[in-house]
Amino acid sequence: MDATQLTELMGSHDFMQLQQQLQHNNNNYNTDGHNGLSPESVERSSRPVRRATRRTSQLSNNTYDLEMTDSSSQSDDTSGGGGSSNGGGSSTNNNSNQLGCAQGGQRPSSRGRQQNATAGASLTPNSGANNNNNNNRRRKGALNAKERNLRRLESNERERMRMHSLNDAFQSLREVIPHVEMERRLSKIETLTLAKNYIINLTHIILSKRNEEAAAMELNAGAVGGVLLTGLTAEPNGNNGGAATNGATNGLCFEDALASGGAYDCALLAASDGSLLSAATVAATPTMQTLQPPPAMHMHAQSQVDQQAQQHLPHHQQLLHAHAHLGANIVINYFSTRR
DNA sequence: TAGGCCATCTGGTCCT
DNA sequence: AGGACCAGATGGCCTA
Repeated sequence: MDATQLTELMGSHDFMQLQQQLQHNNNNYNTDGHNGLSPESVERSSRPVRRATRRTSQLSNNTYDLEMTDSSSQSDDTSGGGGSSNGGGSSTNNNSNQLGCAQGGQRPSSRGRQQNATAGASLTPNSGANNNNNNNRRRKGALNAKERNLRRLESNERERMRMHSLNDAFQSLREVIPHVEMERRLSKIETLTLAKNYIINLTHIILSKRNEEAAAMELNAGAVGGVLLTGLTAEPNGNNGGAATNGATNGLCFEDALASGGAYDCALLAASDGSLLSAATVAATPTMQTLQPPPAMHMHAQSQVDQQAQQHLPHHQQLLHAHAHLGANIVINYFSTRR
């Protein structure tokens, strides 16, 4: 699908087609336990093919010599960094290794621990981090080379597994984000961007609905009740990224939050788009829990609901309508921010 | 050929 | 102490 087709699709509001595209994407992206791609998509997109082979070849090509006794030749010197024994990154001299390590030591800690004063001087290969690690080096030096190599291999394996699980999570995310099929699968950054837009739009729609309901309630002096979004409660806390209430976890999936009856911190979501939301927390009610169709449903329902008839539909179908628009919106948003 | 994206290795840092 | 997490470094593959 090219940009022209996308534009036409958005203009015609042919959400059935969009839904079909979504389903097609999901079929192609179903995980197979390795690269998460079906054979046909592998054939169509070169990137997944490479991933499928890389994931196993790295293991089989691992030439780590467990009997090696000279640790320096295998880059497991604790004073260095960036070295590699196989298909990964490999440095050809120790100076570059040490420099790379020193730069790594300078990066701000993401977990709040104070940087050691000497770390700032560690750009010099023989100072800073190297001196700080004297004790570690001695301690590790007490292990024999075989043991160290084994530890390194185990560590590599764990890291590989960790990254695989992360990639699996990305794949799961791709499968639930409505998007127009492209010739290749979504990259990680594209997936995150779409997910962010999707969440923001969902939040926006729900809050808009809620505002409409509130306005209607005011006009009717509370005569209307028992509708879909009356259970939503906005609780501005004046704190961007502040803690969600009702035991919710920041960063919780929106639908998960709704399904679990928890609360969702909208301020956290809107942090990158301050213009969007003022309300901070949306709490879900049991009413909401029963009205969470799978993503595919959003598009399907929309394709059968025209603007006129919608006014006579129950509120939950109106929400579906809104979700269908959302599918188009996030695509438009994505492409408008992407290029 | 440059640039994008990715998988992997690696050592430092933090947490349990 | 061991594992998880993180980010830098590197090379492979692909596309424009």
